[in-house]
Amino acid sequence: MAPMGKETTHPRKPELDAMDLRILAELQADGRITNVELAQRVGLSAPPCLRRVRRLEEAGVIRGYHAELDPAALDFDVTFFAIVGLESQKQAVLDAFEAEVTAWPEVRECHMIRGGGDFLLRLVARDTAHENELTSRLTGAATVLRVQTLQTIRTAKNAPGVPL
Amino acid sequence: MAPMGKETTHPRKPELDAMDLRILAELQADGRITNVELAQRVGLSAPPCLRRVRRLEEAGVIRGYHAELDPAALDFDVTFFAIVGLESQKQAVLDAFEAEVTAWPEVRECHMIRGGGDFLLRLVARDTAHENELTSRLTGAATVLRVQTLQTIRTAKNAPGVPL
DNA sequence: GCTGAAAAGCATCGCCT
DNA sequence: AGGCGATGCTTTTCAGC
Repeated sequence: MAPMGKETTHPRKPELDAMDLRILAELQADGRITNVELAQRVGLSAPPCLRRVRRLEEAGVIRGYHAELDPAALDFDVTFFAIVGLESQKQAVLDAFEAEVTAWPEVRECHMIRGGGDFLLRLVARDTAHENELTSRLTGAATVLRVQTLQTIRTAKNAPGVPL
Repeated sequence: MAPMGKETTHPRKPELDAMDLRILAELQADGRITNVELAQRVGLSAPPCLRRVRRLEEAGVIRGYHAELDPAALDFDVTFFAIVGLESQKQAVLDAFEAEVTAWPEVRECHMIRGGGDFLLRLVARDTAHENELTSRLTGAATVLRVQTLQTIRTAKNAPGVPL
């Protein structure tokens, strides 16, 4: 291999000091806080605080900012998870399944599970009929062996990201 | 029943027109966009756009804003889900379990599952040892009958919220 | 890498349509 | 309800430490 410079396009573990962690904790809790308020909370003046935020964004530590919406207010009354078992662990089969379900707008998360050939999905549906339709589409998909659905009836905690 | 006024503290389904949905879609995709840019994108001038955003926030349609962080950059290399079965479906038992696990910082989500006595948790851990410790803590918790862990080895899609 | 000041841009209010 | 104009802050850059 050719010698590699220190800089890669996405350094896996950029050095994060205590100030960075405080900034990240604040932005994870409130992503729309102004930079001056953020600076005050972490004990910095605005310019260096902004520079750190930009650096964290460019390093990929901050992947983006999102409004958290109430699904029920948008007429998505059903949230459910599905554990999907495929009939093969071949890469091509796994990739094809991923490509199919990630294209469905109702599939919000798609995680491959250790152990081979299983996926965990999070889906949203407008009502029970919609949920049934989605489950049927999963069950009927090409390489799917079995589908176990877990419908959430109450979410006691829904914290984003990681503990800081 | 006494006649009820139109205004409740949290109207379940506030009327959302097409402009509101466009605003919500933009803010879900980029929660840190400025109001003027948001207004441009949805085809409004800044003041009415901001008024709508404030109304959506106050109605609870927008629950908050969060930075999305890279868990690996923060030294959380393991994300896993746990399906936890309890030995009873009594409300007191369910509530006690919820109260316990939601207090753990590594538990990021806690969903009660339809069918009785089961929970689905999302947890993050710094490494496999940490994951094992968390699993043991779950297994050993007072009313827990069984724990099935689903470790994610790859996340193909992780979209926030709902499709708009 | 931080501070402080200055310029440009933004949020937000009052009023009008 | 949406738009316009004015005001005060915020963001962002640039010296200087």
